[in-house]
Amino acid sequence: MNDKKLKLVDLAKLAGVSTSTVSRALNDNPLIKLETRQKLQRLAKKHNFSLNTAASRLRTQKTNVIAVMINLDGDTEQSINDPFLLKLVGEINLALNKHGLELLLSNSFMASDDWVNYFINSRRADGLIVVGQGKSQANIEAAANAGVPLVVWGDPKTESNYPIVGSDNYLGGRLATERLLEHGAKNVLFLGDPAHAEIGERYRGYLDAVSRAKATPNVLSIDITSKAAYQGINQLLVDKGLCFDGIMACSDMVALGAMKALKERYISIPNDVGLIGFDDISMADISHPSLSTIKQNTQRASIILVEKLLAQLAGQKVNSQVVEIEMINRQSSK
Amino acid sequence: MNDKKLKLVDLAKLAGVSTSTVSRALNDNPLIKLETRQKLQRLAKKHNFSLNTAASRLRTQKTNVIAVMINLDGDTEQSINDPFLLKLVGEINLALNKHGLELLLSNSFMASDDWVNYFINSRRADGLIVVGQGKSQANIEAAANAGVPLVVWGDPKTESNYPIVGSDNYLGGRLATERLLEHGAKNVLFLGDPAHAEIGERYRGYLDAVSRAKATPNVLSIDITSKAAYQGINQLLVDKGLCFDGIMACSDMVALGAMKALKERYISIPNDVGLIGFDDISMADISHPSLSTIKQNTQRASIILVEKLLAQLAGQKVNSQVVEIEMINRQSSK
DNA sequence: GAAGTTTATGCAAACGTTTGCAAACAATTT
DNA sequence: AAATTGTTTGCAAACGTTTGCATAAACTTC
Repeated sequence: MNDKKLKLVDLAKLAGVSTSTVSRALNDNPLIKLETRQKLQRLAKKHNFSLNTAASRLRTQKTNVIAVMINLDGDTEQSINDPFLLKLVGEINLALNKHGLELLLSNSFMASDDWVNYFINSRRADGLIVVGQGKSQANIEAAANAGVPLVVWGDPKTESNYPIVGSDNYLGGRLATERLLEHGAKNVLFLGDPAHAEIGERYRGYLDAVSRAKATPNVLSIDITSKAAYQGINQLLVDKGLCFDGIMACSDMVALGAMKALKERYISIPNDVGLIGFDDISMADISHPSLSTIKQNTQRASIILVEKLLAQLAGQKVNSQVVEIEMINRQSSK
Repeated sequence: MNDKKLKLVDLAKLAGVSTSTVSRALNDNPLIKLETRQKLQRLAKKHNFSLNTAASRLRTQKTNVIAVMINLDGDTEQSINDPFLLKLVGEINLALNKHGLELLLSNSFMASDDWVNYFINSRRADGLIVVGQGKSQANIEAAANAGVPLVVWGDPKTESNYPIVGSDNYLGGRLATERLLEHGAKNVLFLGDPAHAEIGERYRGYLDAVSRAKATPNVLSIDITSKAAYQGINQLLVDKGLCFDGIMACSDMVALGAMKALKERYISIPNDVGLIGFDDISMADISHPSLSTIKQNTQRASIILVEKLLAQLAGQKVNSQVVEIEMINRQSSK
């Protein structure tokens, strides 16, 4: 270790000024003469000075940290390893960094249920980004009511007292289903768990599309993992044979699980069964046949999430917002 | 917001004791009579008390935060969205949580180059987990020399003055290549970027296996993304036709990119070309044909990474460690 | 050149914990 | 009953910033 850690007071001594002057200079406070400011900033850089954030946070009551919490239900196998969720976290990290904020990664499991205390009162973070509504919104609602600055990735059409940013899941579900129907499918299966807020909306879109086409809906309710999808489709084929000619999957991972089950039985995609996923994870493009899907614009969503959180921290009232989706047509639904 | 945030002194008043007593009681300090301790702990729970971590950190000079930094080279497209890296981050998060530690997510891009100051002197974190060695280890070395408690996910055989935890990449590369050769491949192509520390080791294993079999090595050096692999294999097929009958890919993502290129040209896997990846990401199992691969035990590695970091924080000297790999035989190399 | 105004800096008190040391009290021994 | 020991609590000083207020210096203005 090189020398001892430098403190403000050390810098002050070196420069022959007071700590207040150094503090203000480093914060670029115009109270300090420009010349002095620059001199001190140079000095700080030269000595690789860095503020003690603990002291700074204690004094200012601000942390410049945002907690990101992956909100998983206890009863799903969908894990913190889910590619889509992690992709979103990665994007959020970049978006936060652009504003000089840091990202504290949490899961519903580490933090106690009382988010106000755990994150805010304890000064761990200034605000909270919740990734995923899960099946129950009680925790989120409680936190929002208690005044936690927070913003949620989820279904923005959900009635709520907190801002939700997310895709138009209803529309996505409808568009995907319509596309399958247009290409001649008669029996489109919905694959996923409609109890989940966002997926429920996709299901509603699916239902509307199906009923407009005067077809009959058919849902296979499974846990939202590729493994469950693989097993579910396998089982369905064993039990009832090929009783569908299209699958609207609630996520790409689920779609890919289904794809594997179909390919193993030499059921042709898209000829025998059309398949559409949701999310547009990187694998969708790489799978064979490549997977048609509803692309969720995670990058844009992340930027908006952060902006809305900052607006809240600045005391503004913010609303939910829909981020546009895009239908990506690939081979699996030709 | 319910009432005002409670402080230690408020609790103390409520209980009719001093703040020191409350502080000690909440830390379960045996100096305090058991009865008093329990009474105060109950009181704290009842009032949803939570410590101000800023104050606590300032006083103790400890944060209970570990920074995790995804160490990417500037010139790769491999991004913070890489599924394998994110999976590792997810696992590390769980491992840290088990020890009551929190995870600050960073990237080489946000933090300045001077990690000592950015993370440690500024009291942002107590230690650092670096995910990936990248092409240059200068930053890591500098930090280690400066006394930053750190541990690296990478190739443990690399000579270093800091502990590295990772798979036996040489062995993995050799095993995978040997398997392809055993199944009759004559011209195994190595697909990846050997300039990368970990991948270089895999390449060495590949070279040894090939030379023992008296075959000729052949490497296609590409950026380590599925897209680059797809394009690279495509180009190679255009330029030289099917000049290989096996591919040892440096990662699963790369392997899946290659797989797509092959399937599009109706080159059969594994009949025409055997294919083996590295990592065992969830997609390896779900792809069709399913992808043979060298499984890296990220869960175990994460636990070890955290343990070694804690040992360092406790002042012990720790060494690099190899985490066992496992050959997963699936369809792509039958 | 004295009074007022503007500009630039310093003083000292917070922020909310933790902890060495002293003190008070209880139990035991001489 | 005093002295000794052990147990339990409280006092007060840190930890390193930031910031309201006071002060000092430089410049105007009459």
